[in-house]
Amino acid sequence: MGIASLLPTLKSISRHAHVGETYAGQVVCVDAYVWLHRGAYACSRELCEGLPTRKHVEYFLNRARTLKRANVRAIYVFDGGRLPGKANEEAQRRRNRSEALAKAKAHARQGNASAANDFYVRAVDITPEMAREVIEALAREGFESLTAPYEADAQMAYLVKNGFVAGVITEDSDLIAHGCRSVFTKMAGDGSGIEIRFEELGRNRGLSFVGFTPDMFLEMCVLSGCDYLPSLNGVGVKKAHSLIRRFKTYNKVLRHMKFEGIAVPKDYESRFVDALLTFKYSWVYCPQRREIVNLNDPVGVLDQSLIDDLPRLIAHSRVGAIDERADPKA
DNA sequence: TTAACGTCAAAAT
DNA sequence: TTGACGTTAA
Repeated sequence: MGIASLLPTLKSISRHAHVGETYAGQVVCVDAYVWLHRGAYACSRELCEGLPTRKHVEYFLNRARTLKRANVRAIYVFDGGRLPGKANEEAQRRRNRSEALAKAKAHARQGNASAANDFYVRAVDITPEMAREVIEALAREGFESLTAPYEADAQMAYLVKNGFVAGVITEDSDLIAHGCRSVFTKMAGDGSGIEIRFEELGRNRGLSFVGFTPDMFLEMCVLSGCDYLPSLNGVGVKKAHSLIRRFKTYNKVLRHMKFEGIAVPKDYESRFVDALLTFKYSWVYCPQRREIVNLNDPVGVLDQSLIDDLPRLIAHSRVGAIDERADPKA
């Protein structure tokens, strides 16, 4: 998901590259979520039926070995809580999966393996146990992994911002919204993919980001619609861009819209602030201090009363239980 | 011109 | 299920 159509917007500064050429001798972090899913496709039937398989683990290890061969040291970052979304969305997904599983089994009974497989792939669930299997397999080969207290996105953004890693390998455009120096997407099995550098933004053709600060860019992203807040009707990346270019801050954008009599839901502003806070102050693990910290330091930036509220504000924006692996005390 | 909408293909073997 | 792309509607 992430920010809708942000990647196509940045096509002119997207560079075809190879992880080796891009990161050789450096450390990067990898969004484990995608590889976990792709690996599961290779053996969705076995996973659904509870049959023994290690294909998904092997898939992940192969990717990890590709990075190693390219002389890239990687930290594999896993999501903490059970993945995003409201409880009812999660329940709906569970229902969809079990329906798909029923259909898969029906096709399998009739001997139609390929039809069955179409439904098995829709029925696979990525469980914490699968993540643990992969983490253990990685460790056995000397690969490092890290489970984020909440979301991997924020965790990876922290690692880049503080110089722990040089870049992020992911499919998620949110990392660009976070202002990551280097984001590597669409990595194939051979290590080829596309790199986007934040400092190239000023050279983008089409939408111009000349004069944009990282905050302006982030606010544009939230305005255009993100995982935490859908956009207003008729607002996409283009509209959000022209509004921020003209008014510089979301505050002034919203004031302008009110002035123009554009219909804005009553709670939009407060939800916008929550979304921004979630982007900027999510909880992450600091490998140096060995404790949970905010992605950005709120001290001196936010009012103390707001800082005191962060645990509540950020915890409710993504409801997800933190499993025991993510507990700093464990 | 831009966003919304619908269709299509890829994911891994 | 998601992202990419072409078409349509405002």
